[in-house]
Amino acid sequence: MCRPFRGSALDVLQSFKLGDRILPAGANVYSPGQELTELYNLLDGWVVVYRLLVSGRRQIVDIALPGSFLGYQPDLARPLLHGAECLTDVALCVFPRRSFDDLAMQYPGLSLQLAKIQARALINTQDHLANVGARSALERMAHLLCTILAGLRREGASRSDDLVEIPLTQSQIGEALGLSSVYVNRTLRELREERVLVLKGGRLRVLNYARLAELAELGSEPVDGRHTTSISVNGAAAR
Amino acid sequence: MCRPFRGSALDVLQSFKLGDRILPAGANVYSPGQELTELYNLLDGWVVVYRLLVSGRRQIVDIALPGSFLGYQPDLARPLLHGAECLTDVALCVFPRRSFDDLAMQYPGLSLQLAKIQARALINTQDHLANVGARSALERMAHLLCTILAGLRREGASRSDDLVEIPLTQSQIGEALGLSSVYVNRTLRELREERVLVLKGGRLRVLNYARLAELAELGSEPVDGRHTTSISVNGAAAR
DNA sequence: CGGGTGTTTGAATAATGTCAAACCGAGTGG
DNA sequence: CCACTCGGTTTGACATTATTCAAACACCCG
Repeated sequence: MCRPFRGSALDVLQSFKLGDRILPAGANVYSPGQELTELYNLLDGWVVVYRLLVSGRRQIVDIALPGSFLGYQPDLARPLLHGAECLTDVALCVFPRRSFDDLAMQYPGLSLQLAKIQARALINTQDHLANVGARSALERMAHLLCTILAGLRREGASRSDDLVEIPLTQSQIGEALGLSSVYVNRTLRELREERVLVLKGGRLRVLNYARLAELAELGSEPVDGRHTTSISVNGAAAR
Repeated sequence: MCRPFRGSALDVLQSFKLGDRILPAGANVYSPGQELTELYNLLDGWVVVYRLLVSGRRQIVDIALPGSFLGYQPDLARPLLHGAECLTDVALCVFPRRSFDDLAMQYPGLSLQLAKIQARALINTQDHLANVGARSALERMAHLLCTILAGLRREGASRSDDLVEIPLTQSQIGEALGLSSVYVNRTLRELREERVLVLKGGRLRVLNYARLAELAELGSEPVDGRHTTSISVNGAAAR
């Protein structure tokens, strides 16, 4: 089912939904250049949203956790500039893109929620941009990891473990932070030697969260909240 | 008047609008930490949207030209993470924030357009992020200037001048690109020596646009369009 | 046991930042 | 009209940060 959905008028979206989809780690949900005819709600697993440059370099612009809404392109006909790749096996809830705007016109609650989802995504991307544009490698790393931890905490309802699974390779971290994979490695080593954290074999253990948060300069935290990033139709039939 | 508005049901927004506002260069439309009670449509002038880090550094996340919609925060109560500063004297159309969501619920066309505006802003910010995260100083500069030129072309209906006013100081360019102002200067010198462009006293003259676009790796162009980024209520009462 | 992918490290190099001084042009008060 | 100041630009010398290349290593999987 569409777990991350919430709210009353779930039925509207239920009937609208095309079905679920399972993808293996490494697969692309969609790729740059495509004309996307679907929309997705990420039910389970991790997905990275990225841009491809003609130089061959890749910039990861978002790390999507369960509850994320993926693939909304404002201009139907225009091909996508970004792609979405599965970091893990992934479960998606699939909607048709074409009729979506019509549905949104019928249920103002839906389109308003969509606007808010996009607005939150914008805030998060601004955060990411500020991170990459204005901080040192060490700070970027700390900020990224803090953001991910916050996302997991939100999702997984208080898993207070100090040991978390992070299915990112070091070069993917580099692609997210605008650093080479080699330097990512050195940065992680420094964090390890400072007894801040240990990231090993896809598992993150935080030893000194206070220090980590300090490096991350939290305070310009990403958007968050009890608010999901997925869609429901709360006030659907409302005037 | 609210020049950048378009579409039929202008009246709805007209009655909704609080009024116009003129601000001098250097003023802040709003500042980080504020709880914003207004929304803005940029009628005339240039505005930069930025994040402030506790280190004191600043990251410019967007350069807004006339037609931009500013200040939409999805969560009413939450204080803003970003600010908006006028680069030039500026004219704004002001709307009340509080009742905006209600209006959007009444006119689905409005909220859907809002969603698309936010989605386009997201795409642009992803573009900016990819620029800062994955390109060299020279390429970043080229990309930024190309993006600005494209924006001006869109706005000013084919001003084919090769001489354009760019009211950005070199350190502001640095804040946008994640570079020091000194290095911005050297980068501009290089572009000048390569006969690509001359940026002097707030005036940009492009000598070799092809080369500039090549450096900018256009192809992952920012969103554009005949589509304004401002709001109208086209299909307002549409069911 | 072998191969592949990801990690770790060192050494050399390139890109960019910092500091400090000089310069330039526009406005301002004498 | 001049001298001054101020914000912005330009340049040089130098420090630092991050990249590249290359090799060794570790681990998982078949």
